[in-house]
Amino acid sequence: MQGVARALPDDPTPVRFSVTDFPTYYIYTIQSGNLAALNHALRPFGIPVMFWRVLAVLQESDGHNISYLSGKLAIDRSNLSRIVDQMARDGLVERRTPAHDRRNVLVCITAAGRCKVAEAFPAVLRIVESTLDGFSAQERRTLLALLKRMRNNVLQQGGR
Amino acid sequence: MQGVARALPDDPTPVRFSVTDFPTYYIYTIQSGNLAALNHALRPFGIPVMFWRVLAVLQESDGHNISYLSGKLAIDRSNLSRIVDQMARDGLVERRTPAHDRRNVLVCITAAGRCKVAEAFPAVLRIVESTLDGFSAQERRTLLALLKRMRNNVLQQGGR
DNA sequence: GTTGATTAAGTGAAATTACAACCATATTTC
DNA sequence: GAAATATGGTTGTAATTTCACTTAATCAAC
Repeated sequence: MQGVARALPDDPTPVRFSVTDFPTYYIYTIQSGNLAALNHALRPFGIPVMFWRVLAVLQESDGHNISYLSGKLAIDRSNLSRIVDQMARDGLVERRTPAHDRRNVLVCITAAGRCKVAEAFPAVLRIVESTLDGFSAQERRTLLALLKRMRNNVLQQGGR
Repeated sequence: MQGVARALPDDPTPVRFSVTDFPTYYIYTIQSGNLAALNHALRPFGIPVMFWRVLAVLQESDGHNISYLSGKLAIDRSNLSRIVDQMARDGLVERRTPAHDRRNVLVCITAAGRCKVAEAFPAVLRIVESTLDGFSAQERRTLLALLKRMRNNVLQQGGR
């Protein structure tokens, strides 16, 4: 890691580094800004970002349980449980308990949910694409590949 | 963007895409997992991640006002104001009001604050480095450069 | 089958966050 | 220099998030 000095015994400022040398600094600010932008873009459609994220997963592959979605979306189970409450109240998803294991709750997207996805998709895509302004196709692939590896490393950390 | 189909007039599932095609999906999960891991790693030192992030900026360049730090760290001003409250109570920083503009509050790191940074730095570095496990020096540089550009794009969005 | 361990979802409560409104000070305009 | 505007920080408050705990159901062992 560049720009990092180790502590010296008689150094009054024993550590000195620059936050801008660490990818995680950028990850934080990108995430924060993007979340705010997305929330703003979704306001006309009446759904918070977390609703969108759940719907985005379900439109691709439906009927997963809370634990799976919690892992996939990095949302705490208890939090997600309440989010699904609200989404069910709004008619965007349905809870279904499979007969063979009645502990499970499968979250299923409704027609209204799919409709909402189709409705909001262009606005979301506009925001998401704008974060990649000026990126070539090759650069996008590179970024995606590096982020996937980084995510795998973070999941290894097992900090949840 | 690969894997994205446009809506068709008579299509019952008008939009279909994969969250894993979007960098922002990974950004979210990386950020979430890393934050949890950092919080856990910092527990022995008695400071939450937000304290660390403020200290990390100040150890490099001291005496900034709340608004500057708010932008740099992507923390809401009101939130940061209360964080600085707590940090001041813990003796990690001091508030100083410059005579020439008494609206301003300059946040200054204390000796105890610098000490805390030095103390916690190895643990934080371990976490942050682990997110880049298996990355070559060249890959790190590439990732950092791409993230910087992405961040600039997000700031352009101006969603705050 | 009954006991004990495990897994999944949900609840409660404290902490954090976001957003609006506010106060104090500084700057601009007339 | 008085009034209007802008800026920086703080406060109030509702919504969200986190984390420990609880409940319900399944699985494993005996």
